[in-house]
Amino acid sequence: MNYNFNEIEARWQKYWAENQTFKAKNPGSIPKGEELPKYYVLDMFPYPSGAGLHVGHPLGYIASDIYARYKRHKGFNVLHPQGYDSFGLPAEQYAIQTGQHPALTTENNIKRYREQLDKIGFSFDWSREVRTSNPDYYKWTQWIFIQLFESWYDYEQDKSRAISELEEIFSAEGNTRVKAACDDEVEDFSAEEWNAFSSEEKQRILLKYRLTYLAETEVNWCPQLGTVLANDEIVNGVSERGGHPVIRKKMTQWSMRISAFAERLLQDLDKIDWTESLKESQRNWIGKSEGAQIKFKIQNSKFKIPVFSTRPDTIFGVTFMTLAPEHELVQKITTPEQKEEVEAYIAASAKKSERERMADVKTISGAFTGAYAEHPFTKEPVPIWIGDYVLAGYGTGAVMSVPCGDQRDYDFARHFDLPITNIFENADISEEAFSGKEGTVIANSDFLSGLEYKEALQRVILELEKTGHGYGKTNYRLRDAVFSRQRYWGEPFPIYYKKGLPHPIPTHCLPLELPEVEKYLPTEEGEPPLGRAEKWHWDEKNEKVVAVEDNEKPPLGVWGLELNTMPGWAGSSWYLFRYMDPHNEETFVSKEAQQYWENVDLYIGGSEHATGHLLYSRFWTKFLHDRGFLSVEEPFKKLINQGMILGTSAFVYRLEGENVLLSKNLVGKNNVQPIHVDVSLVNASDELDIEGFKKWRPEFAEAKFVTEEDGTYKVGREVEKMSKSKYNVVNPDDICENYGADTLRMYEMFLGPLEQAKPWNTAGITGVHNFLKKLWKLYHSGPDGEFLVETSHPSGGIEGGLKTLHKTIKKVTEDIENFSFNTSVSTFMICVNELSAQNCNQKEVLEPLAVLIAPYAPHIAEELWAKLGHSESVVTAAYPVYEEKYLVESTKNYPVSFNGKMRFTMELSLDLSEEEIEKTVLADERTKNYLSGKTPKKMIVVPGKIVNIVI
RNA sequence: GCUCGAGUGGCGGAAUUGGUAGACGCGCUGGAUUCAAAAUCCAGUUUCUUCGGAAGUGUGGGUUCGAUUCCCACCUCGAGUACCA
Repeated sequence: MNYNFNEIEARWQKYWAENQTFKAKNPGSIPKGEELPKYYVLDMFPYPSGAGLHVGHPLGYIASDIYARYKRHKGFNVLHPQGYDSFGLPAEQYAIQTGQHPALTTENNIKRYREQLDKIGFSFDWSREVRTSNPDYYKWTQWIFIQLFESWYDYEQDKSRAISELEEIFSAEGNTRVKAACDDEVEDFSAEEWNAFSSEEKQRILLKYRLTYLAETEVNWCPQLGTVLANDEIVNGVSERGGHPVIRKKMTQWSMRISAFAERLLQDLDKIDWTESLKESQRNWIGKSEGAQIKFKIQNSKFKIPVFSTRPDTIFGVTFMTLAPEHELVQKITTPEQKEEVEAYIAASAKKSERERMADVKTISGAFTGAYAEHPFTKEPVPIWIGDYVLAGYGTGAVMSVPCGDQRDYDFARHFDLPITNIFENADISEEAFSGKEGTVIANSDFLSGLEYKEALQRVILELEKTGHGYGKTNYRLRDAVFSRQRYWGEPFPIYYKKGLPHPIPTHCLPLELPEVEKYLPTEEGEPPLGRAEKWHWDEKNEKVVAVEDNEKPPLGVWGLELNTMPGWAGSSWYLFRYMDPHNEETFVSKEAQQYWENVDLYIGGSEHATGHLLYSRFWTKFLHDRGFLSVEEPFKKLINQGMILGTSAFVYRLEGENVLLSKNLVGKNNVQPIHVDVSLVNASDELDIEGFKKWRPEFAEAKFVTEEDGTYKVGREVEKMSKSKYNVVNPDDICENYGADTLRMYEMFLGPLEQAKPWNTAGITGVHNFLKKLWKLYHSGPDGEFLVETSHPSGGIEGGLKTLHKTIKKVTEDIENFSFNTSVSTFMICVNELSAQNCNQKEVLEPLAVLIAPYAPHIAEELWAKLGHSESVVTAAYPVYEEKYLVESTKNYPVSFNGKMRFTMELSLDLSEEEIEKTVLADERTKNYLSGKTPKKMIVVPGKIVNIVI
């Protein structure tokens, strides 16, 4: 009987589906006395793209599946769900091109994904599947949005609170004592003033405090996509998707006040088990810097310029100030004589795209405004310049320039011949600025002279606060996140506009379903696609969506709904909680279910989400925690980033301008153009199937193929990202068909460390496949290869097998705990080789082995488990525990060396003490020979390891 | 530039509280089986070698009886980030 993986795998997949083997139990449905500790293993859910899965996609899923299955064997109630992040741009773009509804294409893609995933034998609990584009799901995304709308951030208590509580505070004491995250330009008002405001005025003010608010923001506008992009959706100045250019544009947008959470997002990184590199990129992204905010008064003017500096101790080194060209005060302070120059400069830098400005770091440019500020301490005039090395978006958009201490200020001063004052003791600033901190002594600085950096820092902040010129401040790079997208295929905002003010629709009316539109493009007036929806007004009284004709004025009580939709990260920021209670219609997750499952114990996914999804998800979790909806403050306890599996592309080389293709080794110095070849047309020895190639690319049907001496045409190879357009995609279905899902799973793990990027190479798969065949043979040792496992064993015939088994249990268990799945596959191979060599087919050995191997190769394990006479699935079998007694070795080869030089090895008993080992070694003939009568100065003995003799 | 990570055979990679470097797999070589092939099994496979050995984990130093592992400097590659005041 051969190892017929196709038949076995299909049969067991059917069994698992029919028996709902992997269904996780929620607390209510767990019988008394059967409670198990919980464990939640989650994958980053996929966006179902039209291209289907390639072998790179399942890598993380296989790893998490191994861990989930392992935890089940270990006696945990495991939640291991899967779903789809099904809102997104590709489906929409496809819809624009073909007119097909994105819901339809998404549905088809999901079907295909599911088929592919099922073939690999994952232990997902599909009864909990979520789709972000499903109204039952996005109902709660909208609900959370409303909660954010109804909340504000209190720095005093350091948490989000209900907006109604803020209203109470305002009406009792005004806003002067409230420490809230809000727009900078909110003006102070008293309780009396507040109570006298009209309700519209009140709403207008409250909007500035809400955790999601409308603001006129300069956004990244992509004309081709017709939408706004977040900073992290832009790579190198072009859109991440499509690579279209991006320009700056002012728009009214919904924003998320994530900046209020900056400090907590930073501090709590210490509480979670993520890789240091990932934490580091979040720290960088949050970008905390401590310093002082200092106000500079402008001479002969009522204006003041606030600046932020991390080095307020260098304030006496200020010789000029620089504002970003976009700074709002520039227009107001520029003197008539300088107006022309300044405006020319502003126009020039506005023309430069963000990209050009970034690329052009070296060029120093700027203009003098003609205005002077007053130094807060010396009262000396400080000339005010503008320069595009100062960014409008960071800090206050203005800096106090200290050329002696900052290289950019130094370069700027040199370029425009501005004075440079040295305020550091013993620092040479003739060539470049001095940026040393620790131990630096300040000089030439009035009350700061003679103080060390740290002392000066404290002193100057004290002095600034005393004189009212400034205060100590912490600045963050983290910006509020723009939350509006001018797209169709996303969650509609549950918001309508009444007299220009946003109002949430009542939560009992949710979901606000995505309306139908004829086209998925923005309207002719430049409104988002939802502007095309016929029924897209809110009837306040009847609480329903109604249609209003284009040229008609809406009737009384009917208001226009928000036309934007939410970004991709809205649905993915909280999905982990929905899996806990996916069918609940009363709430997004019941308290009971959430408190049982808490949060994700193990999260596996790509590191590309470091500053997007993973940060937003932490933000929403903290918010929902503050408002009492969640018991946890962090979504993911432990996080592992799986590395990408790369493709190995193949190339043919076309002689420039001719229809001649040269084999790889004949290219030499010829001018050739490499052309991608579909990898399925190339065999393991890099030989091209020429006829197949001609059929595939008919334009080369007449081409001349110049082959190697042996008559073969060899292709060139290169490792690249796996992608359809590079024709290097390897499909997991084909691998499952030819080798089986178990082979695929083990081979993906065997390729290398989980977190490392590695190229796919189908050729190596035979090693793993042979291993599984050998494993099969261990259990099928009957005369004609039929199933045969000894239930009893001849005397003395099992000792070796048990040793091998327990060694394997120990190593594999350790490897799984450390996520070193690659080495555990090697351990299995050694185990099976040793058992084969010992002809060991006793049940005591093979039965635990089947359980041990089940997380990696679940189908074959189930088959063997059933043949061993078990009626229950192997999934519920207890994980074997190793016994020390089988691991003890009685003797070991000790390397014996003299003065560090290895000379020979000795077989020594492990029971011996250090002294006994010394004696035995010294008594050995070879030692005596080497010492030739001399007494060793010192002997180093490490029991079980080495003996070193120093002469 | 800064931050983090990594450099080991023809290839993927293994080994770190410092202790026989190259496990395991691929590939390759030889053999068995076969009319032949596939499949399977067995043996070998870091390099050099005068067959005694010697060298060897990116380079150069250091600590140590002993370093792939620890320390210093440099080189290369990868990831993230970028005029952050």
